[in-house]
Amino acid sequence: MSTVITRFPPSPTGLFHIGSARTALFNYLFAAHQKGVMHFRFEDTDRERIKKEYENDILDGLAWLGIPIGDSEIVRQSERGDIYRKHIKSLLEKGHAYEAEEGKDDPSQKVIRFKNPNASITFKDHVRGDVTFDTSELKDFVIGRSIDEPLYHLAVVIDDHEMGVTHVIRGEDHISNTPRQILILEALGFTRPEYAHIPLILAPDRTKLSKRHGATSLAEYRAMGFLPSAIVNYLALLGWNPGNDRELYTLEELIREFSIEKVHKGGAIFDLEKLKWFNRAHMDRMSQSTFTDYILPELDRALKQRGIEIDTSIFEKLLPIIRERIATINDLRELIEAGEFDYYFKLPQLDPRKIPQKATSSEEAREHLGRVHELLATLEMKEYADHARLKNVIWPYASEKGRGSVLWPLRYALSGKEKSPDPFVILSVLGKEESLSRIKTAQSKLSA
RNA sequence: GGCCCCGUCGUCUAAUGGUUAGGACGGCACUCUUUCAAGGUGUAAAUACGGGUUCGAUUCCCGUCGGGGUCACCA
Repeated sequence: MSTVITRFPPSPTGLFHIGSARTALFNYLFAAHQKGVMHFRFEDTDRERIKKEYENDILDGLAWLGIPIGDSEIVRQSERGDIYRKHIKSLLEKGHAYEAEEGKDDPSQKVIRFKNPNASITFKDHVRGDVTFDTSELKDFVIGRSIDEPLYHLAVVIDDHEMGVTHVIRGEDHISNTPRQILILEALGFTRPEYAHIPLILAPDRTKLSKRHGATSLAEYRAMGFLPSAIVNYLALLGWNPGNDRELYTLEELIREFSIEKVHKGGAIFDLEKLKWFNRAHMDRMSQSTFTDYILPELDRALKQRGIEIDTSIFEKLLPIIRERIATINDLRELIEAGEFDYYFKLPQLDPRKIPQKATSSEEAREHLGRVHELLATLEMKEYADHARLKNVIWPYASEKGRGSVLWPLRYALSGKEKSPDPFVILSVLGKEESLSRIKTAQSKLSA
């Protein structure tokens, strides 16, 4: 059994599209599952539209996702003119192609047309079964702007052959390209690869995902703070399913499980909410240090913007709080920008009217704060590290007096917020001195 | 419009002749709880329609309808 060779041949005419990323992923999963390889090349025969920055964006995106493309020099169609010329000549000589009318853009050149045998082509598709086309509708299609300038279909066929590609896995939008490529390949005497056309990723309106639907490029999702592992996981499950209820996979696990026969036929709508859920799930599985690396740059940047310098001791205490409140880095940024973290670093603004819990009086609140202060003062500084310990000290009193009436003023005194994590966590982050001071401040506001 | 492909909850999907049609996201409710978040429990929600075949169809066949892709000297 020969080794499986798939390929991912993007055209650098735009940013790395999320759908393109999934095609790359499927090609990689399919090949890796069978210990084969996925080859890479740039299809850059359209000189008008290609850009170096797009090449870099695609390469960066692939590396970021963890999809390897090998170490060898990158193949570019633009650098393979000799190879194509040789084959075009042979096609011409054998009568499979001919020079036709003058080029639209370059009247000094004659375009090359393929002599269509008008055959009925049936090919086996791993996703769809047998697909049949009557190629006579294709007429004698153009395969080169000139002898020196091959067009897409010709170049693809030649490159796939030279790279030894055994399986062509690509988007469903290529399904109607397949018969004409088969025609060319048969004229050239090449063996036919196997095909698999995977369903498209759709926008909520069920049409092809495009700019007007929001983010389409991988780079945008990366900028939103999604994890590569979450994107890989989500993309793999869009249009493919292992046949059971499991949803969380690493790339390695996907390689083990992947099977092209289980790829679906219908297009799948891209759901940002579910992607967020995957991101959170992958985030939850991160080690403390990985998570730190994940959030630190953004945390630091967003906090600095508010004039806050973060120190490591506070940062470590904040980690669990952050972890349970965000699904992506975007969430973290929004939280910080909304001022939800300010009170860990600077004194909150207190509105005296908000200190007592609704339906309790200022006097009660002041009394509770006083008692809580006494209780907390009995603890050693280092005991503040353990918020369970803090809870144990206050809980009996709070339970006796009514938890809300005791805990709300405490939490508000510490945070100045109507919504926040629980007071024990905040106490723990702030430490003994700062906590007691804030409680005193709140108390004094009430006695006025 | 021609050609090609597709059609299970709102969304991603499981179940290929026999299930109370399962799971996940989202929604809702409850719970935990001082608030928020997270968590736990529960709940609503689907086989596009019409014909066949069959003792029995989500599943097989035909038609209808619906959706998508593609029809370049782009890829």
